[in-house]
This record gives sequence, C-alpha cells and structure tokens, in this order.
Amino acid sequence: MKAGNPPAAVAHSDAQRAMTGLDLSMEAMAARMLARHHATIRVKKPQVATARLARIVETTLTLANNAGFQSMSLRDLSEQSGLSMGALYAYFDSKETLLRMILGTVSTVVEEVLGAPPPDLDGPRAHLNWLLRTHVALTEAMLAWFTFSYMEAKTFPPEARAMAVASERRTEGFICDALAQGAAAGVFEIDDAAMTAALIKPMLQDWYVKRSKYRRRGIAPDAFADALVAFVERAILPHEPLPSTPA
Amino acid sequence: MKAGNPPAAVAHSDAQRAMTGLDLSMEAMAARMLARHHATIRVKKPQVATARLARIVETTLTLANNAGFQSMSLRDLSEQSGLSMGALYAYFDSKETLLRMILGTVSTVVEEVLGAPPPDLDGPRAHLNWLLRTHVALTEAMLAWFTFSYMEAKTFPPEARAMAVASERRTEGFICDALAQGAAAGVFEIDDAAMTAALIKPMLQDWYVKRSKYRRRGIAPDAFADALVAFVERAILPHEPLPSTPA
DNA sequence: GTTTATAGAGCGAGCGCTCGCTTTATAGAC
DNA sequence: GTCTATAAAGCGAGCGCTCGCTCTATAAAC
Repeated sequence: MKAGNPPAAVAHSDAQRAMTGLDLSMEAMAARMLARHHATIRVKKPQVATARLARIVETTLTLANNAGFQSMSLRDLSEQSGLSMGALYAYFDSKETLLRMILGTVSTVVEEVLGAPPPDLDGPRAHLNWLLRTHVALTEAMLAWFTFSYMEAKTFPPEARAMAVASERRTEGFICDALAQGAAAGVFEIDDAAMTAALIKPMLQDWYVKRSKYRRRGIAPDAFADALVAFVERAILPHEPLPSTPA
Repeated sequence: MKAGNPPAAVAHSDAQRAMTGLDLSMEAMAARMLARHHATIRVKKPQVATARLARIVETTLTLANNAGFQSMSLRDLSEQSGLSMGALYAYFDSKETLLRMILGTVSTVVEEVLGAPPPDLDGPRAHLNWLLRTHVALTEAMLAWFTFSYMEAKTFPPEARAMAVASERRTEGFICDALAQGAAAGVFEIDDAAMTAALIKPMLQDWYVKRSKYRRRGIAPDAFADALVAFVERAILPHEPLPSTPA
C-alpha cells in the first residue's frame, strides 16, 4: 500500500468536489482529523497516521452502524481494523475521544459545505434548491458518517450530544434563512419559516437514516432530490387558492 | 400503591380514547402486555403483575431514553423501579425479552389505532387528515414508547429489528393507501404515492424523535398537526400551474 | 402449611484500557 | 554493502471493574 493518489477513486471524488466544494474521501477526512488532533496522536509520520486513522474510522463506522457504538468493543475494532489494542490507543486516549473525533469532523464538514453556497446562485429559490440537493449529495458521499452521528446521538455523553444538536440546528438554520429570504422577496408563500424548515429537515435526514428503504425501492440520490424539491416547492411556491376548503 | 382506577388520569385518558379509540395509559398497556405474556410471567396475581409491569416499563423507557437501552443496566432498572433483580426476572427471562415485550406492544397499538379509522370519515382527504392527526395524538400519548422504539431500533437483535421495520412500513402503507385513493378519486394531485408517503412519514416521526426541539419552541401537538396538514395539503391538493419555472 | 413474591450475594464473561516488550524503519560509520 | 544505534510503531496478555443473569434464603399472603 504505497502513498500517492488513489487512481480508482479520482473520478468519484471529483464529482463530489464539484457539488460540495470539498474532497469528502475517507483519506481526505482522515488527513483533516490528523491535522486537528496532531497534539494527542502519538504517531508522528503523517502518511502512516493518515492511513491508519482512515482504517480506524472506516472500521468504526461499519461496526457501529451495524450494532451501535456502545456495543462495538475495542477488541472488535482492533481485530477488524488490523491494528492492535496498543496501536489504537496511539490515536485516541479513550473510546469517547474517538467518538468526538468523528462527530467533530462531520459537523465541521456540514458547516463548511452548506455555509458556502456558490456565488452565482440566482435568488432564494435557487439557494433553497441548492441547499436541498447539496445536502442529499453530502450525506450520500459520507453516508456512514451521518448515520453514525444521527443514530448514536442519543447515547452520546452530554458534551458530544450538545455538539450534535448544535450542528442540526445550524443545518435547519440554513434552510430557515433561505425560506425567510424567499418569503420576504415574495418568491415563497410561507406562514412560518422556522416551522417549515422544521418540517423539511426530517425529510432530508430520512435519506440517510432510512437509506435501506430507498435502496430497496431502487431510488437513486438524484431521483430522491428531484422528488423532495418538487414536493417542497409545491408546498411553498405561491399559487391560486385551493379549489375547496371543507372542514 | 393500591389497585383500582387511577382517578387523576381519567380525563386525560378519555381524551386520548376519543381520538385514538383506545386507552393508552401505562396501566392499560401493562395489562395488555400481561395478557400477551402471561405464559412466561411468573407472577400470578393480575393486579400485582400489572402494577409491577407498569413500573418496570415506565422505568425502562425513562432510563433507556436517557442513555440508551444497552447502557441501561438491570441494576439501574432494579434500583429505579424499586424491584429487586430476582423480582425483575419474574417478568422476563432476559433483557432482550423485555425489549421485545415493549416493541410488540407499540407495533400492536399502532396497527390497531391507525388501521381502524372511524367509519364516518368523508373521503380520502378526511382520511389522510385523520391519519396525520391521529398519528400525532398517538405518539404524543405514548411519547416515551415511540422514542424508545425509534432510537433503539438500530441496535435491536435481528428479529426485533425486523419487527420495527415492518411496523414502520405498515404505517407508511396506511398513508400511501390514503394518498393513492385520493389520487384515483382526483382529490389529490400526486406523481408517486409511495414516494410522497415516504416523504411524509419522517415529518410525522420528527414530532416524537425531536420532541425537545418543538418543546423548546413552545409548539403544542395541535399546532404541529395543523402546520403539518397545511404543508402536506398544499403539496398534494390540485391547484393552478406554477407561475414560473426557471432552471 | 403451602403458595407466591422478594431480596441480594454471587457467578462467569466481557468490557475499556495499560504497559512491558518486540518488531520495523531509518540513517550514519566503516 | 554491512553493521550498528536509535527512534517509531505495534503487540497482546492482563488489570480492575461491570455486565446479564442465577439461586437460595426469607418474608408475606391466605
């Protein structure tokens, strides 16, 4: 396993980068984590550390998404990742730290991607459209990370839970802002932007939380995004009054 | 703690019964569970068994919803419920059985409530409206049960997980059927009923999964149901074509 | 006295985590 | 090229502890 650009994943990675503005590959994420936690990671060589970290995180996400983070023992992680117990503890000082490293990476990426819309978006409708489609693309590219963050949030220690909640509120805030701007501009017809955003977000989350449901039905990311955008726009774009309004 | 009708909860219980057609109180649920599992519950006197079972389930839901079912030790459960370890094992033969007892109760209740719409509903629109509002009322009345079922589903053993998935599909099926009937009758304007139902259900689930979000914002069950129905109906009732359709 | 229910000490298994030791990579001396 | 010195990285048995679960002695009910 030599260093250098992994040739097979380049096209895929480029497509993601075009949509989200970032390299979302496991290697790139591991490099980010290393940069953020280099003070506490005992392995010195960046190449080695990045590769091992990628392996650790990949295995953790797989095991935890199958049976839960609490149920995943560090012996399991050691065995599946090919690293010894001692080697694992060169990268984190406790199981909880490993959890926080993963969570922090996810919320940082969400912030960076959704908080930086392309400058050429034409108005609130295009902005909301971009938010929804980019969220689908982002969670698709980092599916395991997002299911991990979502499903394990309940059992997180208080600090980590607060981080997860804050990240979710931030995401909902992006949607709410786009809705409010559209309403102010007369592009959208909305009673309560906050409530509408509160209703839209769970639909976005369903894409990765219940991913197997959509996979079973053969629904591709683009098809889901299309349906979601169509549904939301029908509900918020202005149109003639309802033909009948019985009780 | 004597047996008999708990007087304080009668009014509340009656309101629930009017909406859902069932008594959803903890005592009533415990009685159901006892009837279903009387073969394996070693405590013979129904009054004693029902009261203890209610206490066990109530404590389990509280502890599990705080830190996860896996993290809840049976010593915690023993201490908090006031029952000894030995007494607990008179009601179930393993922690997993306790899990299945709770899950089975939830999915049975969902089936009974949502599968029995009142006969005087006037058409698909009223039916869908009733489905949405009843789902909100049901999950509100049994909030802890539903958050438990939802949040713990990932870590369930295969059989229990299958039960949870089946129950969710059933719920989505009720919505899908109402949508399809409305589309066939020309009351709704829908491309794909299954996809629309798939988008509606996560909004319903958000009410109990992210309950603290709505509590923080001071949104009452009725207000949520109103907003949800309004949002969904705007998206599916027929209306004039969109005023503009830019890319 | 018999039945029913409870108490709580105790069991083996498995947990997160540590630490003394081994293996591998690197580089200068000759 | 070969040898040696040193640091980096990895290893895995074992520690203290908690887990789910059991079992016998005891209390209460009738």
